[in-house]
Amino acid sequence: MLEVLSSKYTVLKSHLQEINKEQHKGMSSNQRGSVTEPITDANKRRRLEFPTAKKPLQIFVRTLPTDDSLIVKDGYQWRKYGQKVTKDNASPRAYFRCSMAPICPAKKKVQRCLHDKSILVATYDGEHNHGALHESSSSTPRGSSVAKQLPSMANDKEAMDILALSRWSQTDSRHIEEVMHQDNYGSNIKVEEYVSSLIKDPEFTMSLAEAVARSITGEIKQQDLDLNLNIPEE
DNA sequence: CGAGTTTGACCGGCGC
DNA sequence: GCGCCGGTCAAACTCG
Repeated sequence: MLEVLSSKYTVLKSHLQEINKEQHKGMSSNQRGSVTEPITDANKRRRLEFPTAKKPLQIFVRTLPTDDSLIVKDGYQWRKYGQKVTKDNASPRAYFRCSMAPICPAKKKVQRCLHDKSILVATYDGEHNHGALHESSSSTPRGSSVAKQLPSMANDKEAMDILALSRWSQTDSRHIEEVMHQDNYGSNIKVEEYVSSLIKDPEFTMSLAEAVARSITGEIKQQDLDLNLNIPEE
């Protein structure tokens, strides 16, 4: 797995360098990832007891086609408190609260992607007010205790694939849906554009590296990432 | 019996 | 004011 990861990283890195060279030659359009949302929007929420200053974090997770659960393994333990079918998406949206701390304000919504039902879109609201992530916990099904969970995502037979991990805005999530919905002809160009924009985002790079590292060892800390990962800035 | 899920009811913001 | 809609509540239920 390490070898595969390493080789893919090398390919991606070289591809990134090529793209950066081309882009440095001339254009500064499409500043993706710089979309600013009014903070007041989040603070308006009636029952929001703890203000959330940052825009929501969105994670896209690929699941097995046969897997119809709305479980996103992200290292935290979540308790489901509601489910709704929304107007814009026939798939039900599940609402989760963090259950690792008694008054943790963190919440998340999980819903299947409109265009690809094998992809789960998890939207996070609020920040955890407790430090340690639990390596193996998740939005666990009923009756499953933490001790029953597998020691790391790498061993998880549900074989979920983190597609991307970044602080995407609503605009970005719509964009990726548009990209996914393209037919094969010409879609590669759009995908490359989008990948290049993601790679240029340092938050995305760090988040992705962290997620991959955690999936392998479950033990790598942020400081280790800062020290060991040499992320190209050009 | 406790912890977690399900699901219909309820609440409040928002647009018309 | 009214209706729609997303988010939340809470009683009933399930499971270990």
